[in-house]
Amino acid sequence: MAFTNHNGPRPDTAQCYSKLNAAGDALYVIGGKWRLRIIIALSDGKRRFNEIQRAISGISARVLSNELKELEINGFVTRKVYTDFPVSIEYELTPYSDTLSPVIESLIEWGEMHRQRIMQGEPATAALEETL
Amino acid sequence: MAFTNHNGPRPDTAQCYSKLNAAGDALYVIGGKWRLRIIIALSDGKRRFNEIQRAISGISARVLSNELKELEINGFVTRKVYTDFPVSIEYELTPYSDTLSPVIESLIEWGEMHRQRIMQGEPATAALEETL
DNA sequence: CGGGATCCCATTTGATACTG
DNA sequence: CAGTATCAAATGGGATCCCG
Repeated sequence: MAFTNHNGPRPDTAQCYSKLNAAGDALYVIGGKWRLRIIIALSDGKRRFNEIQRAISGISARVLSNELKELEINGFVTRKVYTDFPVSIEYELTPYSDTLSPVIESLIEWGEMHRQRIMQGEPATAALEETL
Repeated sequence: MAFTNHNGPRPDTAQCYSKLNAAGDALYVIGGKWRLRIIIALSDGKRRFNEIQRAISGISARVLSNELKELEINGFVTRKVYTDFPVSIEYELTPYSDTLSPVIESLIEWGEMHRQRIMQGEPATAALEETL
């Protein structure tokens, strides 16, 4: 009964807090510049370290290495070592990563829309300079 | 005709790249720890600076100030000064922010699901310690 | 209340070189 | 190829003080 609306800030405040927490939890594990992009890069199948690095422009080997470890710890990615000759190592998404599909798809869709908007000169954003 | 699949890495590589770029564009403007959370905090109406700060646990005044400016520049938020006495300042989402709904909702939903999973002890994640 | 300015530390990152 | 080691540089972010 913590939140009765006797006249406090707003009745929906509690709901908003729970949303903020949920978003915080999500961002904790998949936030940051690279995480989602790595998952996207792996989304059409196994890939090797250098393949991933080439796919994601701007990421360094060190950062990629660290992020892959984190993603593995959190159950999004598995690392497999194939001992056939020559030895190769491949990263692959786990089924748990699939639960991110709605997030990733909506993000990509929004990104495409946003790019269109920027290219039509809507706001004064120097944003996409580098990408263009 | 850049990508004919004469035998390259994979035929869907080009598509994957465009997804990665779209995601990159999106993350460029709404990435980071705070952006989306601020938008969520404003999603049920105008709010004042200190209200927002209280809603988002862990954010400092300086960071909030900077993020709000960025969000304003990029067209997600408007800052309104009410000159009635006493003067008050309120932040409000623009209609453009509404286009983020699918992203935000899927993120929140995933976050809730993820939390459940963590609390059942699935992976060895020390992740949510602080939130709990 | 709504911030801006400053200081200062900690973490992140980039670049480069190196290794099994 | 798949990373690791190391150092320098950039960035982030807290603390504090201040102002209108």
